[in-house]
Amino acid sequence: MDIFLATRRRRTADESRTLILDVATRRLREYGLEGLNITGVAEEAGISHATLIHHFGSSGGMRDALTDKMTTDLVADLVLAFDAHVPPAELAQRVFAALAEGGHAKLLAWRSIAGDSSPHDVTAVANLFGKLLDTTQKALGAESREQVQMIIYLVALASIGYGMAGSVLADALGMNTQQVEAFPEWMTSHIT
Amino acid sequence: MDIFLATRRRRTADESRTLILDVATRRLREYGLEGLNITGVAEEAGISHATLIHHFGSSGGMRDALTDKMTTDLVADLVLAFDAHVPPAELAQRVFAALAEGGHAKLLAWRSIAGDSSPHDVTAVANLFGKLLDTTQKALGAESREQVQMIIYLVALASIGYGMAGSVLADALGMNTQQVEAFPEWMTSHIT
DNA sequence: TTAATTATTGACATAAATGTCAATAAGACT
DNA sequence: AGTCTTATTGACATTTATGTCAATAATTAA
Repeated sequence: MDIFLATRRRRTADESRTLILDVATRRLREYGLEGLNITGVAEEAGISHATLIHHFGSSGGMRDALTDKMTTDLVADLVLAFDAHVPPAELAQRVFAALAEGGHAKLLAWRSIAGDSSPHDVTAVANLFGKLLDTTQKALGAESREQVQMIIYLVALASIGYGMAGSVLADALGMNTQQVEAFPEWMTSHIT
Repeated sequence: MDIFLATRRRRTADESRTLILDVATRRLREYGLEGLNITGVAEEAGISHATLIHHFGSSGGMRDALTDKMTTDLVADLVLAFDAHVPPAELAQRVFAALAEGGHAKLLAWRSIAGDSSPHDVTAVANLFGKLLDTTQKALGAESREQVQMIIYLVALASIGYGMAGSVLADALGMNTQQVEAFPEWMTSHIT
């Protein structure tokens, strides 16, 4: 008769938190908001749900931490895309790519559809866009500040819409893949 | 001692369904997806949750019916905005207004964030956009079909993004209310 | 080796949401 | 009036999600 003594894996608190948030991110992508219950996340992460509560306090705490992480990732991607030395047209394309990427669009959709419990900090994004405005304005030369704001506003809005409903809308308009892929360049070349 | 004999209100099935979906729509707007539980909807509608299940079969059935209704409303608004006799710039603004309106943007966000159980029919929207393409192309004269598709694609994407994150993004960019309000006209005058 | 910290967990408790069912009754029709 | 359809409901059952707690054990520090 075998006696099986189970051993526990003990991670640092940080390791556990990132493990959990990684699983939650994947589940959000795959199952939508319904995938963000602590029972399911814990099971998929291979831990007990009590452990999850220990690290995040509650189910809402986990979701808050996830939105924080996704926001941080979004800003990081924008920072990465941002380079003062590239021409504004390419800069616009990079911003487009960064915002349109599935996960970020999903974050914004979530924020828009969920009963927003806690208002979030947008100063990081605001600072970033401030720099973006300055650089673009300098690069475009004569354009007024308002003009630059409008341009970036348009690019950003289109990016978000693209990440959210781009493929569905392309279908409805009868556009093929090549056209959709050509869209970012077409847009930036038409509005700057 | 008073004896109170409760009387039931008996609606037609259609009346009950529309009553329930109206309440659900309001609750979606106010509380987000969490507001769409049959218990809460039934309570706010003044009926028992068993009645709600009777009419929609299940909780998911109610949500499916709601997305169907919202999609129908979206198409109806687009049809209303669509008038072959108005100049393309104003047409673009009408499409913008129809898509950017809160409820529709919320529908698209929901579709994007929820675990999409059932693929929905988009032929109605596709037909509508087909007519929109034809009319716009005719009005713009020399433009190629691809060009017209790109233009409408851009307007539609920006509209969706506007309905979803317009105010947040405007804040991040330091735009004031006047600028935001001027945006639709600015956009349509710059891309057509 | 010993002690201290704390991540981990199973068992339990609770709340909330969903679904089932048989009985009731409101309205339509004859 | 009587009959039929079916919308309506309360009570119950079930499932799921969330949260609590005391005990355990992995790791670190002394």
